[in-house]
Amino acid sequence: MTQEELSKRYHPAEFEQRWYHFWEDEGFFTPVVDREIPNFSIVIPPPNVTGRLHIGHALVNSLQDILVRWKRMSGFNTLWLPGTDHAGIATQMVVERELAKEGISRLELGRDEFVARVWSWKEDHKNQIKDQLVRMGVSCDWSRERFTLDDGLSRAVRHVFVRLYEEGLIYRDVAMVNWCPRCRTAISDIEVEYREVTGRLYHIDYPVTGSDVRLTVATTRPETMLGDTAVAVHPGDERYRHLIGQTVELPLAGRRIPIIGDSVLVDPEFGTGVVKVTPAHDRNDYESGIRNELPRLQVIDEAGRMTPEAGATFEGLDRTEARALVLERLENEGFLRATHDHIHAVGFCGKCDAVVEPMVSRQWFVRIAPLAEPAVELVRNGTITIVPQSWESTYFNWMENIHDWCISRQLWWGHRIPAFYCECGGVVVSEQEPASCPQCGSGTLVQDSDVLDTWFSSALWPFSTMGWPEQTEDFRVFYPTDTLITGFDILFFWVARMIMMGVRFTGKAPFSTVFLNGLVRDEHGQKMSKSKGNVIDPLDVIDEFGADAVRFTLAILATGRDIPLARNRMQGYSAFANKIWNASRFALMHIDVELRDASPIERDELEAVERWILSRLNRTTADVNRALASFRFDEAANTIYHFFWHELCDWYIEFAKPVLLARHGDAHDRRRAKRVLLEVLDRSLRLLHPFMPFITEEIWQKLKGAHPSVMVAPYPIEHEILDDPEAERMIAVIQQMITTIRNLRAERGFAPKDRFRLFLQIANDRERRFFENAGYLLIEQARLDEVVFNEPPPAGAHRDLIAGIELAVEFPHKEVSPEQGEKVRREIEQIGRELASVTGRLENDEFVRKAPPAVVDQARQRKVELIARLEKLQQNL
RNA sequence: AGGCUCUUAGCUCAGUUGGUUAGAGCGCCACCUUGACACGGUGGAGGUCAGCGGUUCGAGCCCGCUAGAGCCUACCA
Repeated sequence: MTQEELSKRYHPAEFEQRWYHFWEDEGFFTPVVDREIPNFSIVIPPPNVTGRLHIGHALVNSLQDILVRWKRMSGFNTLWLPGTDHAGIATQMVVERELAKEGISRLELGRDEFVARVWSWKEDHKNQIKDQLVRMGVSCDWSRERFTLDDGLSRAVRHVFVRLYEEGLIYRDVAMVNWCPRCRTAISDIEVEYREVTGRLYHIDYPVTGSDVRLTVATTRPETMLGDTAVAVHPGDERYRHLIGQTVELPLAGRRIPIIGDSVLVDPEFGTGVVKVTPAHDRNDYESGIRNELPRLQVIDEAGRMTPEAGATFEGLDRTEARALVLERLENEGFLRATHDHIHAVGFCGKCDAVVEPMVSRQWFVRIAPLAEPAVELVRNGTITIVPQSWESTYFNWMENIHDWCISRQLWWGHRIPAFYCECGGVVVSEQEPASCPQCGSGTLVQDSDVLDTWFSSALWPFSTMGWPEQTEDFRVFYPTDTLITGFDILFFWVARMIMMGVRFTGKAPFSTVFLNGLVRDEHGQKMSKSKGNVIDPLDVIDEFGADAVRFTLAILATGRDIPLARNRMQGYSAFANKIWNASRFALMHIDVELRDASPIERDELEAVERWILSRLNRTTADVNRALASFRFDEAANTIYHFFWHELCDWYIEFAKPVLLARHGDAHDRRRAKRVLLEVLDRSLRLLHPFMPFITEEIWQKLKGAHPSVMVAPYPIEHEILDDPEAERMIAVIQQMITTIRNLRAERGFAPKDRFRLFLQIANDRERRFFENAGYLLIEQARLDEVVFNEPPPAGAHRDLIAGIELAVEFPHKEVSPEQGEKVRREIEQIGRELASVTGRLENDEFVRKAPPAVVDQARQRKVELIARLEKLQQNL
């Protein structure tokens, strides 16, 4: 008998990476390219190249890998395409910081040199991401790894830009955009994070020209008054309407500006009913400026400093410094009338957290409504399903109120906008740099210096990664992809835009299902952050608990929008891995792997416990497949967990021990038990593999299966023939009896070595034969002397009724303590209450008439059982 | 302001189309080193399912209201 044994203890670090390299070397991650076979494809949400992966990446990639491994084992030719995102602002900032350490600014370096530095930085760091994903065990096809700035993807970006431009869906215009003074670039609306802050509301007097009247305006941003070009009141406001057309003297600036009427801008009910108008620095004022043909005076520049237009006193000051000085001056000169606390929403840059400045500038935009409409339709008509479905309304809500998308960024790292300008004023938008200006023939064209929003290239990811716009084999076979798994936080940034671009350019939805996972938080639901010190680093916990335990934990928590992750959860599932290890170790000590090749197990030869465990496993298999098909990773993981630990380990292995250890049965029984155990272990490992790829491979290899790896073995599916409700029912009765006896033993303070006689009254011959046959299970598990059939139990034996079978346990010479008596009385009371409830229901005509017959029958049956049991228990008093 | 979601055991959460006695993990208590496992085994304690009202023969689940929490969207000075 040749048996490979597992090492005594479970040490995941000893084998996890070994198996990853085995899988990769064997080429298991790479699918064949064949349109005629069932394919399944998925693209990774590309992490930023700058990054170290955080626990959120661990979650999203674990879930994808579970899905992908499940599909692959289920017979699909499966592609999981990996890659990274160039992450414009983030990456540029990281490299700028590196340069700063050397005392160099990017401006000194120059654009070409700087971009070269970013590329070399990227080359140095790109493996960091892959290494971390490898530690997680993800089964990506690394031969197809992509980067958003690769040549092919860049070509797709230029192609899309040019086509949208030609179709009039991309335009360049001067408009008010969100500007980050720290990143020194425009950002899109959704990159601004609004937070409520307690600021101040300042009331400032503006004297009306040639009169003693002063108009009081209220503002949270007094420094912008330097750029005021009007004061507005509501035209219907009796207090002020007579002043429209007059002017005020703008304090500090000493300019004279008009008083205008603007019913859109001014709510007469709010504050003083007078609004200062700063068209260059406020979104509403900008609109008002256009309506009323007001000049725009830019007093804050790209860096957030005051311009010469703000006046010599303020020029060069930072916005916050300028605010303090403006207030000081207003106070001194008697214009500051009042100040009070005021809670309002302030926009912060999503990347660097600086306060965003509304700024008028010339930018490129995508006219988004025509793209949004078909994208809404795809979700509405079910072509794309969003899971959980509650996100659909959020999606619709946003898509139906969508604003044009500002796509130009004043950065150097990214896809340069393919627009070329000539001195003559001609603009050429084309994929390749034109040789000469089509208008004047000049050969000196200058390319737009801006780059595109990073999300513009991400929006093309599902098809640009497959070679589009070329009609490559990969594109034909693997596009559209099947499922997208990502965090709900990038539903608008990424998912919605992929749908819009996908349907516009390929005519197809880029995926059929979107699974939005929650956000990982700490065990108390708090956001993880460095400052709170509650961050869980995936590599740390993989080192501590093993990748399998981390993956399993994430899968089991994956339901809901918040995922409260606690170390002790991972510890718990690492204990589960340890359990798997030890149960397998036990199995390997007793089974012959050669039995694999023997003839198939004949169902008729099986004992009830064997039919029971196969039936339970079959039900588990069905449940797991069903759960995975509906993205219930938690349910799938829980189901396997429960089966493996609480059915296989707690019961079946214990049931099998007497036979395996030759305490019961003969060699034939032993051989059969070994084969069943092998079968159950094999199927369980395959079932578990998507969740815990490493430990299952390590063990499965010892089983010498026909396949080279568990990851390419077929995933178990339900076989109706294995269902055995009769065995399940009878073993459940056995379990219940064992539990009852153990319970009594514990309550009466007997030691495990104390043994008793059990008396069973079984009228039904078939049942009696079953119990005669399976009596050893009761003897072993409930630690009995013997089971006696159909003989009157001695007086004083504890009586009970389980599934219609009377049982009595004979306890040797022990008084029933008052607590035990109390316990029996409590149980009797409880049953009495339930009996009353069932009886009440059955006496209710309406219940009997209206409830489904099955429910009524059930109640009747229950009533009979309760009466019988009550009778038995009363004998114990 | 609008929209979405949540409130179930000490903690973190499940609970499928309304149907007996509401589950899991961790934590807690007692006992046990029994030939895979103390990262273990056996047994146990612990819940008026946020509150109120309604629909129903029957509500943790459906409807309404109240209280509390969170998230997203939005230009209110």
